[in-house]
Amino acid sequence: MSSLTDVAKRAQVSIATVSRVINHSDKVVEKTRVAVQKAMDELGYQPNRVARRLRQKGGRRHLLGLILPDIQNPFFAEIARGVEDVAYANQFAMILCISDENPTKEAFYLNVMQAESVDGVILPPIAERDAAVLKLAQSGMPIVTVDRTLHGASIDTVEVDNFQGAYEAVEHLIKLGHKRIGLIAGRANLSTSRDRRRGYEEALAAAKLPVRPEYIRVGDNKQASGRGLADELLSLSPRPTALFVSNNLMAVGALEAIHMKKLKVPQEVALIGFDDLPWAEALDPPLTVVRQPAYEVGRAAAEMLLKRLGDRSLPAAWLRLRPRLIVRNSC
Amino acid sequence: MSSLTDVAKRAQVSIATVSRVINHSDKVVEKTRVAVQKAMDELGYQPNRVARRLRQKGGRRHLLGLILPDIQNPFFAEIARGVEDVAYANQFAMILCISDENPTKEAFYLNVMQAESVDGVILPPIAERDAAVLKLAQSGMPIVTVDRTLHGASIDTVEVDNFQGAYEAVEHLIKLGHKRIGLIAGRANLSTSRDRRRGYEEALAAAKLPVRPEYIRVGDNKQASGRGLADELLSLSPRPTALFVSNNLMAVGALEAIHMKKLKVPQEVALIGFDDLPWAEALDPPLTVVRQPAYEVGRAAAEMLLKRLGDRSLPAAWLRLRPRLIVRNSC
DNA sequence: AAAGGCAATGTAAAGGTTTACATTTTTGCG
DNA sequence: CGCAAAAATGTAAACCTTTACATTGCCTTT
Repeated sequence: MSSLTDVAKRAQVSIATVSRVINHSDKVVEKTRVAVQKAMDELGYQPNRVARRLRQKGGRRHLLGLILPDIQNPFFAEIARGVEDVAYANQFAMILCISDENPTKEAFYLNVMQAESVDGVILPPIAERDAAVLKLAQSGMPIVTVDRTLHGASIDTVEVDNFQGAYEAVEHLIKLGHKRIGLIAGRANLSTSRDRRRGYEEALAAAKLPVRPEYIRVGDNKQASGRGLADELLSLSPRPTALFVSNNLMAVGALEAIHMKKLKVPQEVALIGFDDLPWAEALDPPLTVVRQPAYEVGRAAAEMLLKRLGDRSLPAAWLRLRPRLIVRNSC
Repeated sequence: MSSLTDVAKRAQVSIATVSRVINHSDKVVEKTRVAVQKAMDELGYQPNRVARRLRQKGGRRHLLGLILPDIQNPFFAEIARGVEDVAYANQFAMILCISDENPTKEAFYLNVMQAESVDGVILPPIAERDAAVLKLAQSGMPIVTVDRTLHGASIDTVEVDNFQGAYEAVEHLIKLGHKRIGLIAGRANLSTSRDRRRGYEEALAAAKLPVRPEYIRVGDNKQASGRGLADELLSLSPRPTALFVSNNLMAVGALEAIHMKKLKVPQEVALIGFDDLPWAEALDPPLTVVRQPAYEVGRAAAEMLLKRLGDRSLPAAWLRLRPRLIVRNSC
């Protein structure tokens, strides 16, 4: 790897001039610019991003961090895709870490972000009160929370109207005549879980239907827990005639449980999941879902972060995107 | 952010001593070690990974790069998971980039890897002859190719026995009595596509069945192309009675096409896909697949990389894992 | 008690940039 | 042509580590 010094020698200029050429500073006359460019090309020079980042003040280090709870969840993968597209378009590289919904791991990676001097971090916080994230934010690191919101600080946020999505889904079930609607809710300390649950409850209330605690189970957003909890709910009598499942993986799990019990969907039990899946059409039956615009969430978050890097003094932005009910054949 | 200097001042020692404490060098007496540790705790000191990486020679920078063609493909997501687990266990951070099967993007990210001074890179090369990857390898960067193999250099590799997997799948179809078996193959310049195709052809040949070019279509590994090509194949007459699809997303696409044509699976057309899916059970019908041990691939690759960082002079390692046919209801 | 040896600690350079400030070159104008 | 101002370029410090080498201080040995 050749360095600034090598280029400078070859072009017979000082390293400052080379640096200026690289950074498209205007203060360099055409002739030298060309000479330096030539030297760089001949040497195949690539600026060392590490050295650059060490020196450079925040905002222009061209590196952002993304911490996701689970890369195998298509919802988060889609967010990653959105972030990446914006990052790439702006010549940013992205450090992606997987927190596994594990506070220790999240804390470790937040430290890495700081120690790596990333320009900013995008993440869905692992809990509504997430001290580690708050601490990092306090230290001045630009942070954008996505999907889930954070309590206790005003931070740039992109979220989806979870209440609305859940409300519409349950309302749809009610319109179809369902009166006993089960809920498989997500992890309790997440804003999304709370909002979706509220949507469920209020939709029932609006239709003057009772909210029965025995029809509500709380899962951990994993497929296995969806399977187990759906199995429990469907073993009750009277059995719920419909299930609203608060996340995509648990919805797939619920579907598996339904198949194992050999129940007919939607005749014997209807099902609506939260989050779309690229293969929702190919499921048995094609799954009705509340589709979150995950790609847009990622895009918007990345754009929000870039905007903040441009001007730290901006007030905290808050974007709430609308989900959409996609009716297929599971209800 | 406090620095070495701050800690040194507070502990009344030199920065060298602090550095030695951090790096667990033995040359520091217990009393000072404790004092330094105290100062670090009080200041909440975190070593600056950037500065450290700038100074440190290769192999101990605790950063590795992973470049994946498509993070939304569950197969690659699972690989990422395997890599991440090993990385985390060894206190490595991981830069994940998405090449989108796009050579320009891949080249860009390979440059980033070099410019970021990562210790090594794990990736499935975008093509069998991938000049950009070869160049980086030549420059001395430790590289482990996964899934797909690379032509023209001896590089650490973890792959799956694609030939074997495809052979078994097609053999299985033949045993079930199928004589007209269609193939939806993957992108032509990938080793995986070639090997799987060869498995298909040889399994047919072994059963003395003809390899008919009109039953073979080449896709781009995306869902849409699987759908389109399956549609084409199923419009032929005589129509193939079984399809072997060379990747997971295309298999889902094929399933969609089959549903659209209202064909019964497996009675009217049987289907086997390559790569398992976490929700394969919930598909209509549950999909028979050749399961690749993707998580293991990731793990093994990361371990291989770490081993190489420990000793650069090791001969190139080559690991070939076995896939497994998982029979469900689609054939 | 002096000298030698060894362990602990300190000093300073190096790694590749960016950038404030200093210096040189060019330009414009009388 | 000469001078001032502006533009271009250069010098050196700073960013935060690690580490080779130098120094200090203590213990052992004779």
